[in-house]
Amino acid sequence: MNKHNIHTLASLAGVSAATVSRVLNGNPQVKPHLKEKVLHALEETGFRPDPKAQSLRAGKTRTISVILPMIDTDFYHRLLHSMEPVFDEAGYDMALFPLVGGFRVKKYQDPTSLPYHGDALILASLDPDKLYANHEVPFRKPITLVDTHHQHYHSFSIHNHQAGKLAAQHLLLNREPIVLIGLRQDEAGPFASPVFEERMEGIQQGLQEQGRTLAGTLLVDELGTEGGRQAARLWLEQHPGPCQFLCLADTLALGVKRHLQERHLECRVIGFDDHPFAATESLTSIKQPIEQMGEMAARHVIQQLRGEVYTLQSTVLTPTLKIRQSSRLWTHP
Amino acid sequence: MNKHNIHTLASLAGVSAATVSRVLNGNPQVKPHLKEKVLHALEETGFRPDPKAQSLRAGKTRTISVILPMIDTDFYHRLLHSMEPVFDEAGYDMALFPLVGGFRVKKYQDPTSLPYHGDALILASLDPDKLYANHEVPFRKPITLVDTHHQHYHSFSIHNHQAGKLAAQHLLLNREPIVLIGLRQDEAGPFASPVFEERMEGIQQGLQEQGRTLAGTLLVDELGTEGGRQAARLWLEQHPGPCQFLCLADTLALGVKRHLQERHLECRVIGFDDHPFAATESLTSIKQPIEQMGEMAARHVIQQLRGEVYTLQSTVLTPTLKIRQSSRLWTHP
DNA sequence: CTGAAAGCGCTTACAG
DNA sequence: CTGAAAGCGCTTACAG
Repeated sequence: MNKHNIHTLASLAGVSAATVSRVLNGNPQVKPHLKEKVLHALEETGFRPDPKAQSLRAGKTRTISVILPMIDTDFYHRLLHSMEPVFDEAGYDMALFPLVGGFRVKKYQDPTSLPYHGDALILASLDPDKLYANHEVPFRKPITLVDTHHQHYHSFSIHNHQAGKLAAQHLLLNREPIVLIGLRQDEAGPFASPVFEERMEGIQQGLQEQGRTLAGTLLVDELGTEGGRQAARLWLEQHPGPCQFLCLADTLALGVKRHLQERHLECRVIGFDDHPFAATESLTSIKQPIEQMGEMAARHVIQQLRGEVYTLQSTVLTPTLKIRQSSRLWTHP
Repeated sequence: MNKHNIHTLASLAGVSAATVSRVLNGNPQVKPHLKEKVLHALEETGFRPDPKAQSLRAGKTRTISVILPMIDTDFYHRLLHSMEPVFDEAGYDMALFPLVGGFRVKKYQDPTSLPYHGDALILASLDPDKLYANHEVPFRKPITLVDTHHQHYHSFSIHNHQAGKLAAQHLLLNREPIVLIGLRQDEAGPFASPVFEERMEGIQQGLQEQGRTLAGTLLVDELGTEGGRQAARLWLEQHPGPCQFLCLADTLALGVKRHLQERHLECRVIGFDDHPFAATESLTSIKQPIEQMGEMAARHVIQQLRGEVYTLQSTVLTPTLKIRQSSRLWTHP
């Protein structure tokens, strides 16, 4: 590429750097003949001003960075889609930094890296303490957590403990044994989200209050349909007879349902997230106010940017239970 | 937040800005007692250096920006996942700028905006001529197109024309009328990807070469299963009897298949993309070398950053046909 | 080992 | 209307 800056270009055009800058920024009071010269030099060289210098000067980038674990799940689509219009309306852009495969973790320790060029930072589902070795986000602009919480940061999250409890309480209405299908997680890893752990705690508490316990727990490595299917098969091979599968994600629940359908078995199933397919597949699920959470968080960030936030704010939203056919005993089509 | 810079902090600590900078960057030859003072002031004020200034000075950000239409489809997941390891290995981060809903288009005209802070830019599926009013990307660093092409830019794309032709030729083996299900697109809009148009052209050419024509064309507004289902219903209500549905996306094809299953009808269906569900649903589909495309593009960007690219390069990859049950006439389970 | 100064590439008062 | 200069917030030779 070219190695010009605004000064070399200015001398090339026979004007001052200030004039080049004015032309670049569409300042209307540049005399036509000078403007002409600048435009010509611009054309000639293909010169482009350095955006880093421009926004250093301006003191802002009109962009909000979002660091999130991944982008290929329904949860994050819904979250991002709910934040986007708020940012847009306020004149901000959104930059996404997914931690695909955990590669990035070390890079985001570097305060120079692009996420921190934004005017504000959103950390979704990530625990700052685990993400940052030194226990501090290397960023001096507004920081907001979504789908996690931490005492030092603004946060918007879902009451996962209550979600778990709701699910347990629902199944406790029936006498069949309750089998949990959960996710195997690396607790120490930077990804480790407290979500599943908190749901578990809620489930345990719900059970305890009724003097019940889990008949069994199966952990899968991935939140896919296949995992649910396998887990259900494994369990039922060793423990035939009706039971209730409490799945920590709808994808798992769907896998379980598929297995039951194939084998013409009758068991109850319940999932978490109220994924779009939960409705069409008649899966009982814990519905999370994802859009509401995203929108509130986004509004809060904008308020922070406007200097309208004066106290540390931590908002917890309440999940609800969507009862559908899968937690009744179904009959086959 | 604090309104400090490195100089105010320096005087607060009783040292020079240079020393503060050295401490900030872990320079080992700062005497302990000075380092102490600086660390103390840092602690006191919570000061963080401005990353924009730091990378202005450094001249780089070690980040590659990707502007893409959306992030919630299998196509982009596969594309991004194939680029990521290449960037990571070369020490670069990836920043995602999805054009969710087209909001951003105007913002990306602004050369100051965050995408252009990256060291290189990837434009996925977008036509620079439509995206940028002035027909020029406001960026002086390396630019690479993926899943589109343009004579002025490096590009890695799939031979969509050939993909269309392959699909048509496959169906031409049978005598049943061919019905196309495509996407209604705003041709002028910034999103308008040439992909569908090119597939159409290939299909038309394939048909022409055999002296055949389409029995009908149905356009849907969204690439979802529901659209395919509706389209199939609409067509079959008015034209009962076997036909062949040529769907411009697998999601559409899946919808068609669902409708056929529900009604116990027998028609052939073929889709595009070889979506993961195509295999499990036995859908014949045009398979695109997405991962290969992503990986090649990523490698090329890295080469450009290393100054190892000397000529404009345009790579076109060839799709293949995956024949499965859906383009034979199936029998019901 | 440390500081004053120059400079990264811009923009914007300030004179003229 | 235009230019020289100061400054955005850093870092890094260069002296000392």
